Amino acid sequence: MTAEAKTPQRTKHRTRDAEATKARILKAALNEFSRNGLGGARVDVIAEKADANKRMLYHYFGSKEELFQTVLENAYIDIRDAEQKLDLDHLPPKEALERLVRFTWEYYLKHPEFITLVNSENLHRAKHLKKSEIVKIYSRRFVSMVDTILQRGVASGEFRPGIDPVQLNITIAAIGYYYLTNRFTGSIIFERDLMAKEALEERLRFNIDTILRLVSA
Amino acid sequence: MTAEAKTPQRTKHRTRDAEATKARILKAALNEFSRNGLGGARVDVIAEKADANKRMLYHYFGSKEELFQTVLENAYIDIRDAEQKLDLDHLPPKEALERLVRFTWEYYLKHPEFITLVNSENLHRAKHLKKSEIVKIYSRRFVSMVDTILQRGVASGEFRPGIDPVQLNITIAAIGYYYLTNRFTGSIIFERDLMAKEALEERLRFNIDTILRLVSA
Amino acid sequence: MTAEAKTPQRTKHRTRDAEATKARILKAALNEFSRNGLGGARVDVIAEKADANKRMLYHYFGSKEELFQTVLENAYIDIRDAEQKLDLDHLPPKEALERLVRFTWEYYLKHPEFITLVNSENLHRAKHLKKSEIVKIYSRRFVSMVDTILQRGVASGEFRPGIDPVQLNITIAAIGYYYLTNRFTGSIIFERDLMAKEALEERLRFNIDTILRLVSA
Amino acid sequence: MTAEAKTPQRTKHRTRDAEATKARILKAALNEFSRNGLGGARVDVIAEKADANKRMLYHYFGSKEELFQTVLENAYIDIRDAEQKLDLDHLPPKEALERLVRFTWEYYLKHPEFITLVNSENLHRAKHLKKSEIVKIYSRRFVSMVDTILQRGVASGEFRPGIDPVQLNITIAAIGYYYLTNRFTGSIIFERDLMAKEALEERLRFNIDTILRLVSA
DNA sequence: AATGAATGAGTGTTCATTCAT
DNA sequence: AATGAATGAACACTCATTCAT
Repeated sequence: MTAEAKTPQRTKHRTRDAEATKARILKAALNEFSRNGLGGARVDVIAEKADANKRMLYHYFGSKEELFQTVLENAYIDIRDAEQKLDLDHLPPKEALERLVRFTWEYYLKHPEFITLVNSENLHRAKHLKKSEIVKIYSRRFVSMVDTILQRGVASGEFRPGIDPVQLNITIAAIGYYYLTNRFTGSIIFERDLMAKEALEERLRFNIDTILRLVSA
Repeated sequence: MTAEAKTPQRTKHRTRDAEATKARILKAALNEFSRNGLGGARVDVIAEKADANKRMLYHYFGSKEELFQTVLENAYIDIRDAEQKLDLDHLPPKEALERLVRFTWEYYLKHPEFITLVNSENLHRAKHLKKSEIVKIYSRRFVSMVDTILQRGVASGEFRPGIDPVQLNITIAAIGYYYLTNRFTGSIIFERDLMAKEALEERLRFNIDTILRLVSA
Repeated sequence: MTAEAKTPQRTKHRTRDAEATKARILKAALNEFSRNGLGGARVDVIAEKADANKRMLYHYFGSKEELFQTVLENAYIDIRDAEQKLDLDHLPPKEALERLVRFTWEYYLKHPEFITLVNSENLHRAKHLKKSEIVKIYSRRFVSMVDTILQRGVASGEFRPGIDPVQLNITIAAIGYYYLTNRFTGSIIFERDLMAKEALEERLRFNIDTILRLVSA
Repeated sequence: MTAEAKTPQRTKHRTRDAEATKARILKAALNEFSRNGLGGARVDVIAEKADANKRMLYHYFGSKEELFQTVLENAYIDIRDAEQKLDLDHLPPKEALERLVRFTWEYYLKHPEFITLVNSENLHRAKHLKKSEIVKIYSRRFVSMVDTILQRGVASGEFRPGIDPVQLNITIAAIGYYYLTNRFTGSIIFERDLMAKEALEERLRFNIDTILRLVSA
């Protein structure tokens, strides 16, 4: 971050603005993509929200799709980073698992953009994620993290053996993700406000219970 | 303007074509909407796939959105109808529940359109489903079906009491739906082909196990 | 009107229905054309308003434009017929002229369709009227009617000589027609409700005065 | 976003093209709208005539209707501006009035678009003019101009008192406007070429005569 | 005589992207 | 680095008219 030592003052200013512009564009794009999906998002709207010129968007990101890919990558990196910070290895297995379920639920709740982004990407058969090497690396770390918890639980006798960490991972995500991504149709089908404060708390309890029953010896 | 005037069995000739055209349009629309979502679907493509004139589409369905609503409604009616036909009330509770989990999974597998349709509808905050009275009626029947199974299970001592049938319903759907809707990103993240025959069978076993552990006394 | 003497009973029925259908179509077309002009009128709307099948419209009138021509012809015949019925030849010249001004004004007021139809026809450079022989015949009678009044007025010493009956005709029409056809923009420009009862009465008085001052010796 | 930012005389380069494009679109739109009315006008044709991209039309004017409104507003401003430039206050009342009648006639002759535009707007019940504040301001100035002439004429004893300037205004417009807007049907009805040079001159003389007789003491 | 299903050419409008400065 | 004008292909939707019965 000692840019001034390397570059003349004029350049420094330009660089700082450039980074800020990129950041504003990314933020606006995340918002627009998550609201309307890749297809429904409008480049003009992103540029306007970012208070940037449309041309800049193309200058920095190449195209709408490449911008989407960057936004998607960042979203995956964000959640994986947050998961790593949970520091589950220092907790007893049961607590670690409960904490992960809770974290997953709360992350989805705080970041509904993540869910819409992933849905959009699956509508497009993951063509953008396929190109992202970094996401794969982060993902491996995540799976091994859950695997470690499982192994510790089996060793302590709390968890039953033979549980596939991938299946468990998927199920932990599923029971939160599905509830939230389908909150609109769900609220109609089940004739209750799935997003009411108490409903959310009840769901979290139900999910923790589901996972613990699933793994317990 | 009555329904019988539109589909009388006698006056085959005049109406047969109309009904056939409507059916072709609906089929093509289901295909196109599920492939590309509401926003990404193209009216021209639907008409072409249906081997019908675009004008007919508007004649019968009013607009792209109304067509989507009809398609969506039909999709919900189809799954609810199929569920009713399972005749779970004559099975022992455990078997009934297992059968429901299996059915849900297999229905999603056979009807990936249903999943994409629901995702699309949630992206639009369920604005179309809100207008559909019939779907609400069908949904109530479905929830009470699961509730009956739970009650029978509690009575027989196999299931523990106090399980919310809505939460259970959501979880049964979630663990299948999430796996399949995110099969593209999932296959990358977890570096395995989630759609391989064996993977699918394994997931079904895992899901049945999850649900039975969740409800068992 | 002794159709039954000429045609067998079965035919009579058909004829009566046919005439009724034609009449309903013409009425509906007059309404729709005068509301929206030739270009803005919708064939579907005409058929619906007439409670007739669209095909009938084409069967009887050939095309939208030919239908418009018929409607227009009828409109001209109607006003010319009404003018002839005024029987102005038996009134003193001044009274005859006043009565004509009054009649013209009131006819336009009662038949706003006539005005819109004529405007529409002029937008199309009178291409439909050109084809109508009958309108020309009726028009001649009308001009000579006004000419007779003028001549009688000159003979009696009330009117000054040398007034062109065509110019007078045009002016009589103009001062009523313009006021009414431009009633919407006029009400804005002059910031008063030109269609209020009193405004209409005032305008009629003003117009009669204008014409009498114009011709008086 | 300020007006001076859009048309600065210095920064010619960037804005000149934009302003020129806007001007070309407006000119083409005036032409197309006056030829075919609002409904009959084609956006494609306007863009083509303007040698501009259709997208620009929407960029600058929002929609076909908003473009129409701008064209209409400009037309009203143009005629009101021209009227103000007549400088009638420095002429004797009679001459001022004659000059106004002559001007009105000649303006309509030179600007047949104005007439068609106004007709189109009245077909749409003045919905666009209603929104235009500027036109109302200009109109007030116009009415008071005629009022001043009348008052001066009454004061000099040339004109009779009690003439409503609005009625006079309407009549001055009417006797020219009607003749010209209905020149196509009129030429058929009266079986004479209303647009022949001599016919036009005769009509102007007739109109001046009509107005002077109307106001003279 | 009457019907309603069907059509192709168009209608206003919007889009992601590029050009000139 | 940044801008705003410009584009062409596509978009949902509509029209007057004809076909099959």
